[in-house]
Amino acid sequence: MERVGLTTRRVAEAGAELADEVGFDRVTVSDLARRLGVATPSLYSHVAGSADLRTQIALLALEEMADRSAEALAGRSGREALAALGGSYRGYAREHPGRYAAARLPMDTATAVASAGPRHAAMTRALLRGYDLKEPDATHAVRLLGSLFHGWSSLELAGGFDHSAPDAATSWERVVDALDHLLRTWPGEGRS
Amino acid sequence: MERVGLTTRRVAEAGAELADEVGFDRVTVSDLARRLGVATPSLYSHVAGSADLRTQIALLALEEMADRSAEALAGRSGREALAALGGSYRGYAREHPGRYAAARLPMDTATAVASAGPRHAAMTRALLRGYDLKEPDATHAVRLLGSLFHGWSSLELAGGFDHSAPDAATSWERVVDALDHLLRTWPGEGRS
DNA sequence: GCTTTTGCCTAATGGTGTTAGGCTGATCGG
DNA sequence: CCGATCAGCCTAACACCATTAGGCAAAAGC
Repeated sequence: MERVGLTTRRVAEAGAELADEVGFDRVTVSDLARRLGVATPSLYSHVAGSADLRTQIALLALEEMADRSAEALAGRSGREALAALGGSYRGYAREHPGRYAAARLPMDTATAVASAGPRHAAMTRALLRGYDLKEPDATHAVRLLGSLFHGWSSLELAGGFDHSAPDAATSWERVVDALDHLLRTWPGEGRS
Repeated sequence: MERVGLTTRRVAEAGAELADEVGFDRVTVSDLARRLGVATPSLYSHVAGSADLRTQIALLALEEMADRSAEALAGRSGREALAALGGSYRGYAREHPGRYAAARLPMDTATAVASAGPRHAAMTRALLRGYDLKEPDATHAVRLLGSLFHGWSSLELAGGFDHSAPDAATSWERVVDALDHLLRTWPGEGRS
């Protein structure tokens, strides 16, 4: 038979496209094989199965997001960096909903540390160097920003902001203002 | 045959338990039927299918979470209310991971407005009455809190905070402090 | 008591995930 | 250049899940 020249990477990329089109949770080995013009079992030479396929898509998405964030952050600091990092997540989620969902897939620790995940944490930490936070407050802030960026993209993607004014973009700008303000006036141990 | 006396509600409850045990995305009509001691097609008298089953579980979870939040909020305001509301999400996610995941299921607009979803938004808005926010800042703050609570629970559930100090509970307290501080000093239009 | 409804059943179909094993085009040592 | 090995693809086969159609008998209403 005609060899199509598949590889794990190519399969993951096709899977990512499929995820964006039909939703990550509807990605199916059969459907993917169909799109690649190949019989279903043929994919098993490249991915270990359905679970592995999803993981591969997730790893791809994490890489892409990290690259995108790094580019957005270049040369910026303070509020600009905050807007850039958050915006890169928002944009990625909007443009690639399936991949974005994939990036949230829980994976085992070994895979997670070898993924682009740590790069994301590192970038958030780097961003915080523009503010005056000592440990452990910096860690708290990393977690706060991570949660907020993820939660926001997730809710916006689900259409949670669609049916009330003001629009999501306007709110987003003001939220970035609020975060910038918060990081510059981070409260100490005693209630201020 | 012995009638088991199923109803849509009971099926949803059993589905919720199953979700907590095996994960929401692994809930299957067959498995649920097996647990209920009934043939698979029998469930189709009570739920319209796999998708509907998931929606029913989601609706149940949203109700439970709203009830829990309402109870936690009773008689509290300010930082206490903030900790109570966020804590109720955190606690629910920890105790009922499958149900929590279900609650994030996207649903069509009609179903969403008839769900307990609006109650959640109303409670967050009520909480903000303890702070001095005018529209549209109150809406921005509702969205910020919603995103943060959801994002935090989601990341904590996925184990995102497990492999670094300090522990999640400590960070959480400080994040509540930060949010309380932010809401009390919410920045105006001009950069402060 | 008889009818109607309804809760459950079995049978059957089609789709998905996965394993086993075979064929053939590509690749590489001589 | 040629044979051996390997890799990429295939078909066959099985188990499991979702869903529809149609039947039977317990429960509920007149």
